[in-house]
Amino acid sequence: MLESKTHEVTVDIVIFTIRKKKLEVLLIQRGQEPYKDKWAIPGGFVRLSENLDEAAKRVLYEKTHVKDVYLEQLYTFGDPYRYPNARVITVSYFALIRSDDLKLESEQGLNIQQINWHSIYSLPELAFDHKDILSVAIRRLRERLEYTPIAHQLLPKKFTLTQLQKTYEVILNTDLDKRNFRKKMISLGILNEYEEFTKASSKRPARLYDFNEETISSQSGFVADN
Amino acid sequence: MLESKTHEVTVDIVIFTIRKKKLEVLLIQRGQEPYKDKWAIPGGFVRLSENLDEAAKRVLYEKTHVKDVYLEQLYTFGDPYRYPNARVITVSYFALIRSDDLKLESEQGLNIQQINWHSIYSLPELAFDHKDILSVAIRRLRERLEYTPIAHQLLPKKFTLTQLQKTYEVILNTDLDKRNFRKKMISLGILNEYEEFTKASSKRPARLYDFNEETISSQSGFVADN
DNA sequence: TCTGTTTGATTTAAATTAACACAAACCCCG
DNA sequence: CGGGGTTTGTGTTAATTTAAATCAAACAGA
Repeated sequence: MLESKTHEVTVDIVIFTIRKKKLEVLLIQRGQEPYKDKWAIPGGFVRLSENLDEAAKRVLYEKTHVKDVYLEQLYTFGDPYRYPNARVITVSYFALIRSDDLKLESEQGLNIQQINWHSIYSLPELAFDHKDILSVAIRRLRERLEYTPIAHQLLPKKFTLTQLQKTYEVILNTDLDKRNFRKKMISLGILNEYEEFTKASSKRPARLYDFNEETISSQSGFVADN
Repeated sequence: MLESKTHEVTVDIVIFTIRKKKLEVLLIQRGQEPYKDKWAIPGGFVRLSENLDEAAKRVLYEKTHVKDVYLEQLYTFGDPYRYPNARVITVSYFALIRSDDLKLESEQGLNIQQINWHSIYSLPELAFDHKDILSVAIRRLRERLEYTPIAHQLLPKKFTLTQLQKTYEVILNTDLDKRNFRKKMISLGILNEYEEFTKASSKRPARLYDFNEETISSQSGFVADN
């Protein structure tokens, strides 16, 4: 039934960003079988010497050359048939990065054709069980957003409340009331307010904020700082 | 560094019950090294032919001979040093069973000395990283209890509101207001009310309830029915 | 200085949560 | 058979949280 005699273990990483006011995910088009030409979540084998978080961090770095990334383990998929002709168990993660931190050099190796952002609302056909992984990831991301200051991983160090709100709206795919949103955020006491304002636009300047340190460090998951 | 050349994959199952008005967990005392005589969460290797949920279900059945059990995947632990002299990655699960469904025949094999319930508040020293696994399990159980009708897994088919409340109190380790609790449960619309009452005690009889079917089947996790 | 666009603030109603006490039902026992 | 002991069952009010809705102020550019 299965050719392999042992389990192989991989990590697959659902990498989210916000781009063009949409929630997008990084996908790689496969250059070889199985699922040649199909798109897949970035992943790689776990080495015997590293733990799972380290493996995720390494794979993420190999694919994106990005550091300081929020990573959180999601769920482990191990159907015997999820990967043809081998028993590959994958531990899935999700990551959040600022899209401008990443220039897609489209590493044209043997195994990879293209690497690109895709809106989660218009996805190509995915390889393996990656659709399931992605759906778990989206659910978890939304859950985290509601209860943790995870959004700061997607924003510049200092940001306006409007930027923050847009981030929430894009991820949750809803509109939020501006006044209530601001009231809520400020009452949470997790933001620092600055005397700096945005400028260089023909609109009223907006005050800048950031998340305070304690808040950030108390969030679950970990930051892959290499 | 590590002797093995491949990953081995196990499932470890945190099995909860309520017994003597306490939240308890099933532990097995190890009969051999490593961690001989220490207590461990029941676990076993994942076979190549089965998926992770099936493995968890099988291991659970082998250890407890109990069917119809709620099982949910928790988290995957894969530190290279978590298991001496081998690379063992474990996918943890938690399970809920009614303690009277289980008679502990204390299977006295080579590997196992004793199998017993332990209050989560007075645990012996645990093998491997099982303390971490258990702490994840407790957190998840409490989280589930707040948002899902998971408690029915620990109760007889029909139960009184007082029994239900005690279940919540034991798991959450808090006292709850009787009137508010009842009001809340009833307003959730997930209970069926019967014209049956408890009897045979020198107190006022209590009305019996159960969870309605749709509610139960919509809960996350799965029921290992064999 | 006028226009266009975005920021920033507050009040009110609705819904949810928290706090709190006593009568009713039953069995047992004298 | 009446009284004591114990557990069930119930409703109101205050406090908090959430939801909804509007308009003046700040700036750049024309």
